[in-house]
Amino acid sequence: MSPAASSRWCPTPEQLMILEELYRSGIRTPIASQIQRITVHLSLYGKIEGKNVFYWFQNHKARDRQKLRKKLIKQLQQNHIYHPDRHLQENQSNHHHHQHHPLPSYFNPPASTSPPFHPLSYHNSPVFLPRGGPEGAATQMMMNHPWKVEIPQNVQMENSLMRMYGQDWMMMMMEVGPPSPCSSSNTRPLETLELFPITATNLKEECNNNNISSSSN
Amino acid sequence: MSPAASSRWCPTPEQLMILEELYRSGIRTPIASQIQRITVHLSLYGKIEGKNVFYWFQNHKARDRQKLRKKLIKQLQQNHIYHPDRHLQENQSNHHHHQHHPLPSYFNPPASTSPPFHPLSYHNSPVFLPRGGPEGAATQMMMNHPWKVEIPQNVQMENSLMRMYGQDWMMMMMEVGPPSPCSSSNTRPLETLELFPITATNLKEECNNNNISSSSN
DNA sequence: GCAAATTAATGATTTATTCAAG
DNA sequence: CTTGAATAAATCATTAATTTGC
Repeated sequence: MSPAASSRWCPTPEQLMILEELYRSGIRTPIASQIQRITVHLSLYGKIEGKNVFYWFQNHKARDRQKLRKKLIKQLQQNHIYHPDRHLQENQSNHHHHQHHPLPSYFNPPASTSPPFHPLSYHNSPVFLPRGGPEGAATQMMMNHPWKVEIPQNVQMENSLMRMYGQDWMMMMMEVGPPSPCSSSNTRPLETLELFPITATNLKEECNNNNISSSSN
Repeated sequence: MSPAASSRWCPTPEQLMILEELYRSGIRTPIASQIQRITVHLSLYGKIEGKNVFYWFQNHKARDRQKLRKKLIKQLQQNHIYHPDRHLQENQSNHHHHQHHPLPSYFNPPASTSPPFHPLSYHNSPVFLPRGGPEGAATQMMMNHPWKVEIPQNVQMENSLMRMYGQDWMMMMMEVGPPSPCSSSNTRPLETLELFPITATNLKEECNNNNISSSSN
């Protein structure tokens, strides 16, 4: 029986061990020269091509992340204490708050309010220092509208409300009247959104590595 | 090391999830008051400013449209004529040319070298015939480096060396020499890799992934 | 025991984001 | 605003584990 061609690469145990070792050592996205070298070495243990190595790292990294993601989400949900109970959907209708005019003050930093921030420790985010200048570079898009607004201090209050109501607050943002001069009687009933899909297509986690010597693996 | 300032806003996963949810819920061009509220709420999960929200919706909407356009065009073309050829990804306009990506050499089969193969008998492995065609399919990832490599025959020798030195050879893969065109004379002295794990600080490229704050989402 | 039927893993592709240059 | 490059996310597809009926 001709073993015939397998449609895809099947790593031998040795190859796998080595790849994992490299991964544990910190390699995540090997550059071409690394892929080349790795491929050459691994070819000692079985047929292999550079793309296999490339894909392997891509997949391994991605699936590693995926795992972490799931864990994080779990944690998030716990932190956020939310009850899948009633998701408001009563307001919405057509009573508009006195949605008043546009106030692009949102180009200002959120006042001085320094909320407790993210529930999870996130390796990213912490600082966010605007690189000084380019801030204004943020461009020509609108920037030149006459609106001028300040974020009210009472945001703090809203803040707490948010926590209380869990995610229902999203509705609050949506009821906002006609974003512009149209759609007043639009067809879109603003279907109830399903809160938090958890599908979370992204979460950054990982970065990880560098723990090279963590040995334990 | 100080994550330092990122020159731009890096949405945390939570922020992103919420923004996407709002988008899915119908918000496309939030007015100032909405932006303000959203900003306030999102600031719970990390630093954020109104402009970030503004830009996010701008971009997301634009790219969404773009996406749909492309898909439609694709479908239309497929319906009318169907070539097994590769899917075009560009047309619509008339004056750009997208050249196909040359795929990096490691996507090519390792020359003809057929090494002595795996020492262990494994249920899988035996032949590994590339399925011929789809080979080229792997594409746009990065692949456009001019490198071209063949698996040298002398791997055999290396092989023995590897055995002698145990895993030290792994270091070789990690040192990552100057990948190729770039990095010449730059500020990066390409520090001599300190061998192996420990310190991990070298592993440059690999960890590369946007580490931490560079966001990915 | 052993295969057909299912399911779990994971290799390979495709699609979407992100970022930096024009 | 546009576009190329790089990468990550999502998805497709095949292989190997496993379950199940005989």
